[in-house]
Amino acid sequence: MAEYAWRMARKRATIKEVAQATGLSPAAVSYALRGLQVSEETMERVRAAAAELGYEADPIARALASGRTGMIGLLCGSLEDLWQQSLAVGISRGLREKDRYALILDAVGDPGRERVLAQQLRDQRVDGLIVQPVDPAAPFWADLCESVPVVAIGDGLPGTAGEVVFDNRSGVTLALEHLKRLGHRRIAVLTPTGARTPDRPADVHASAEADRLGLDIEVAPAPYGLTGATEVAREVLADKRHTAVFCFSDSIAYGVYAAAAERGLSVPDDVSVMGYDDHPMSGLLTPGLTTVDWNLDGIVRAAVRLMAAAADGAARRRRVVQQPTLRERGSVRRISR
Amino acid sequence: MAEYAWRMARKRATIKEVAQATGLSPAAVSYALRGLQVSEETMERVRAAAAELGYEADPIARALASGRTGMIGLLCGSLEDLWQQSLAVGISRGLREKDRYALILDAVGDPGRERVLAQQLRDQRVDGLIVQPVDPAAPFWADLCESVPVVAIGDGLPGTAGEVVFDNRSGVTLALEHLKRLGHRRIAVLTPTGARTPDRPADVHASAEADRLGLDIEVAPAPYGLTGATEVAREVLADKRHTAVFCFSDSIAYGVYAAAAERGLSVPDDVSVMGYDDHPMSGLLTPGLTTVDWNLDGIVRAAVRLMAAAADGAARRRRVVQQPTLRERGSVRRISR
DNA sequence: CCCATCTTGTGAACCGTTTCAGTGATGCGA
DNA sequence: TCGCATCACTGAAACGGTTCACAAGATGGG
Repeated sequence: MAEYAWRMARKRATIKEVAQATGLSPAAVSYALRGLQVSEETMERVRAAAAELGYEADPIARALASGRTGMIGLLCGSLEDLWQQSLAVGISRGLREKDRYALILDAVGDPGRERVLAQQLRDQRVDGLIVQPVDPAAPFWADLCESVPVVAIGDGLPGTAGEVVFDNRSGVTLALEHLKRLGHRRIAVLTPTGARTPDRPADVHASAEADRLGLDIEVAPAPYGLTGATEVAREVLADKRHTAVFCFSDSIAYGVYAAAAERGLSVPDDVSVMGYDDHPMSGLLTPGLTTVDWNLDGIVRAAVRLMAAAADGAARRRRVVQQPTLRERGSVRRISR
Repeated sequence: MAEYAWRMARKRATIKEVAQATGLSPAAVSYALRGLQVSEETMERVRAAAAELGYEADPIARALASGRTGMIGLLCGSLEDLWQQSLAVGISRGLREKDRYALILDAVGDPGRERVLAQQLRDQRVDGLIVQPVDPAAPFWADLCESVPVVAIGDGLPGTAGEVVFDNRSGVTLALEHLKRLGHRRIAVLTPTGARTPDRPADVHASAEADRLGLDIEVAPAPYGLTGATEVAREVLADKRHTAVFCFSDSIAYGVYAAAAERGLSVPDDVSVMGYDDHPMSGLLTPGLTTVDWNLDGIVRAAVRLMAAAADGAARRRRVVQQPTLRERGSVRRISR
């Protein structure tokens, strides 16, 4: 009970042992292994001894002493969103190419959780934080941004190291104008649950644009997960008022497809559906999901570039604005009246 | 250049300051905050002082001193696989409910990367590791399993803390018998790239079962990502020999759908497709993907339970075997000859 | 009333690095 | 030959906790 097998693992070599083996001081070894301040010759000697003993620096001790880790924290608002999953994968890959690695955490759509995880990540001494915030308006971000470089993805949170912001105004306009052009007037808008809905930029834009365009929209929150989104979509579809459903995430749109199928409704003959993201799966569905393309690759590249620069010490803070494109497939139909 | 804003963050309160504030020794404070060895009264006093000063223990220092962190590492073979993404999300949620939190890392299908990350995670002093290995046969696992409790998901790696193994034999049989029953004889099998293919249990079973059933199969490796899988699928479909494609992952099957659409081929009229996983999206496609259901929820629950028990010190190692179910949708068609 | 036992709490060592302030050599120009 | 940098390296102090061995006072049993 007291001791388990995995606690008894043989002790790792420490820097002291390497020092002893080479007859140097621990400090010298520390420098040597990082290619600092020592002669070529001792550097070689130290390397050899380290290899011999199988020594590798302990990242925890190193983090404590130096305050650096080489890791980048990636905090996702909700990994249930397939698009955020793609983002995480892309960023993970991108950072890898920069010889850094990402620690991925999932706030599961909960602003409270988001705070805890963000602080935890900072306490882990990550060199930087890439965030797609659930609640960009939360006050704790300000403190956090002061203690670690932050690259924010989305809208509403000014990151200290850079931001990749979506021009949600254009995105929403693109979507709503498209729907209007095809004759839709009464539209249900499904927005991700999580942050306080009224404050979210995308929602604000949606209301404003609907007013401007003379559209009658009704906003309802929906979770990203397929089952959860389907549930919400069921209710939305039961109320036959709307001719179209505009989802602020492709993942949510998938839920609408599922609910429509359950009820025997055809997309787009009985109800039109629009997404927001352009996740790769959206092209595979039948009909293909008409959606707003945010150029995932571009976002990933920008975020990785900004973060790598900041973590390496570049002080410049940059703001990259992503412009959306309409990706027309088959899920929105022209209606007569 | 030398100092950045985020390095100048105000210093956090340390345990010494709390000690000073309460007139106790640091040791006493340490004990008090963990509810150990001290009187109720001082405990209260310490808590108050800690709250007052906004003190929170530094996880890095704590990890260095105690060797524990409370975190669970989750190492995914490839997050490009939508099913593994779902797994990660589920486990992340499940652990949260157990008041632990997961550090997710992605080996991006690279066995070498997998080794590095696994060791990095151990060096981070995670209390446990949940792994879905790219290469279960890699020798480094043995060492790793000795230094940290490991829960392995999949097949072929005996975890020290527990395993959730898929009965791949049954799964493969289920799939191939289904295809045979519907008249298919020449079948392409798409297996995930990554580990050395010939050794992988699923592939071995596939060959054996094909022999037993008198089927003519051809195995080709394919990446999980939609674009990559589509590329491979293009070639497979160009060769019209096969009447069906059996993919060892739903994600890969999606690539086959995409390639078929490109070529104007109908699923299942021109080619039948089978998956392996039952990802939620599979039911949304047209036609629905016929696949082998591994009961994601059950796997998540089992993995979380095993890991939580092991991390809390339960010494028992358990083995949970997952039985597959055939989930028949519309992507496999009966053929005459 | 004395010895044994708990209960609380203390001091110091320790975890494994990094980093700061020196310290002898050595090289070099004058 | 005398200063003066420069180079290569060292000792010791952080970093911020945990934990071990021990001590002083309270408690209790005989």
